[in-house]
Amino acid sequence: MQKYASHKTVRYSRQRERLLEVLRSTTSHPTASWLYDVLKPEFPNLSLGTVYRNLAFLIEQGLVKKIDSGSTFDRFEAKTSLHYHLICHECGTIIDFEGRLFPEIDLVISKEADFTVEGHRIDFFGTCSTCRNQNRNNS
Amino acid sequence: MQKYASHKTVRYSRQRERLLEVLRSTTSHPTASWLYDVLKPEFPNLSLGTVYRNLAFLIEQGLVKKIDSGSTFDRFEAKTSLHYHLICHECGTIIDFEGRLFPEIDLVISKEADFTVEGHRIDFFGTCSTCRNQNRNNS
DNA sequence: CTACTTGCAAACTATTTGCGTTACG
DNA sequence: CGTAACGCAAATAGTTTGCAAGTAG
Repeated sequence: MQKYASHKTVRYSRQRERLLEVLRSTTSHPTASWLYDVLKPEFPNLSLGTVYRNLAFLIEQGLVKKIDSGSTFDRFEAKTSLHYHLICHECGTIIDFEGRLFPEIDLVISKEADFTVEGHRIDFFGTCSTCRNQNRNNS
Repeated sequence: MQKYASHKTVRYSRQRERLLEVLRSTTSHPTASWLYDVLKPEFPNLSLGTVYRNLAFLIEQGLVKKIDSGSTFDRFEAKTSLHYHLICHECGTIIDFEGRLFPEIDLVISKEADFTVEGHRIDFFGTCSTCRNQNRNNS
């Protein structure tokens, strides 16, 4: 959507730096409010607005990705390497799956459809092992 | 999430029937408000609440799927056959791509990860041909 | 000093829900 | 008739935004 790069100079802020650090140090695909809760003790005046603004900024920089988990709220991740998501529809957990199933998938689509593919996402829906075992015990 | 089937008797309604018909007769992956606008002339008292309630109902019946297009609003489709989505990040259009690239993909994941896969979605992001041509003409 | 970033609170918007009414079976 | 589904309007909730104050460079 954004066609022309803005000429704003990027300025350092401790909030933004820590946000990215926290996001990079977890595999839990956090929500905005989880990040807020985690950083709040460190920045007593932190506001959710700042969290959202920095997430938007980091997404624009390509350092963070927004994940749609099917819920009403967004999740975020700082992992840049290619991977897929296993989304448990019982507990909402998202598990990363490393591995490139079909390396040339973007090229195949670009060629077959009249569409310039720049990226893709593959999400699997189902039941994680924890929930599966719980179901077994409850029946 | 819903563990036990409810014993409610499903009752016919013209609004619901027409909603599904409209959804089936288009390839445009409509939003709730688009469906509302289309049906409003036919049902002058139609409310968005009814549209949303029926969409939720039809989703539960497995007749309709909710699509996350990366926007702030949801899109819906009544197509049940397996297909992928090509999502243009310039105009927001969603194009269906028929074709099963990797038939056993669910099984592969189920086996490699400790996760019971029940389905998946594959979305490609990029630029549709219309936007690509427009960009060419504007530069 | 300049202007980017923050904190706060109000605004926004897609979606959901409570409740009284309509109408299917 | 009983109750599912509707219409209306208010509520919800995640996210965005305007503005004054703080702060990096």
